[in-house]
Amino acid sequence: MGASKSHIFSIPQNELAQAAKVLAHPARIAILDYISKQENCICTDLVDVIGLSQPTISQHLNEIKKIGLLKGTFEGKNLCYCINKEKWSELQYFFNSFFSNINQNCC
Amino acid sequence: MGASKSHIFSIPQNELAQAAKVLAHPARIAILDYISKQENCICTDLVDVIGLSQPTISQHLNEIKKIGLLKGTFEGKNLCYCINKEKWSELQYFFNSFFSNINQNCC
DNA sequence: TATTATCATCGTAATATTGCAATATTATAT
DNA sequence: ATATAATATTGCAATATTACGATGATAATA
Repeated sequence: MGASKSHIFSIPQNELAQAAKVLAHPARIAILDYISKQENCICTDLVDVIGLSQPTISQHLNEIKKIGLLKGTFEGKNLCYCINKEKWSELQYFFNSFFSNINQNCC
Repeated sequence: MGASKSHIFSIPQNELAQAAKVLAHPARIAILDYISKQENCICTDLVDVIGLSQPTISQHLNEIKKIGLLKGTFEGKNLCYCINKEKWSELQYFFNSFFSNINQNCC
């Protein structure tokens, strides 16, 4: 085994889990913290700021890109990543909905 | 390697990442979805509802328990887990703060 | 006490993640 | 065109996660 049985869960459950997975590493939280406070961003900055190697940062950035949380120019030298605010807001809403959805009579 | 270099990140970054890790599996989302809608809960229900084996459900519950998201009686027959509302609200606030913390001038 | 039901733990296999060195690619400057 | 700087990709080792069968522990009930 080892692989998640994602097919037995609903699409919203899988989507929230997948978004959470991107946030499930402190390096990616730190990257998002940093980028969300900048006007723009280049990867070299991140290597210095975060303290992981360039390939590792690049990998983490890729995970973040995959769910559409970043937009900008993704090719060539001196990249400019920014937060994709639409996706950012969507995730904020998803997480907030998840946490709001609780039976107040429980226990 | 393979292990996260958590020591190079801040405590809040690690805490948010750890919370996100708990949410980073659709089974745990499904479990929390279910429990948060019940007055109380026993594990047998979950095995039927979720569709994973009893040991696997038990493991997932343990991950959720570890960060204090559940309270109740944890020993013996006919357990009664409930959401720990204080921790639940705390996580809701943490995630919301993270997403609110964005430079509106970016890009 | 013996049985049964319920949940936890152990052991293990399969897969995923993390991290980096080495290397490749890309864009720009000279 | 060549050199340089910035980022991506590859390959691999170490570790973590996911899942479940087998087994163990506990508590209620016959």
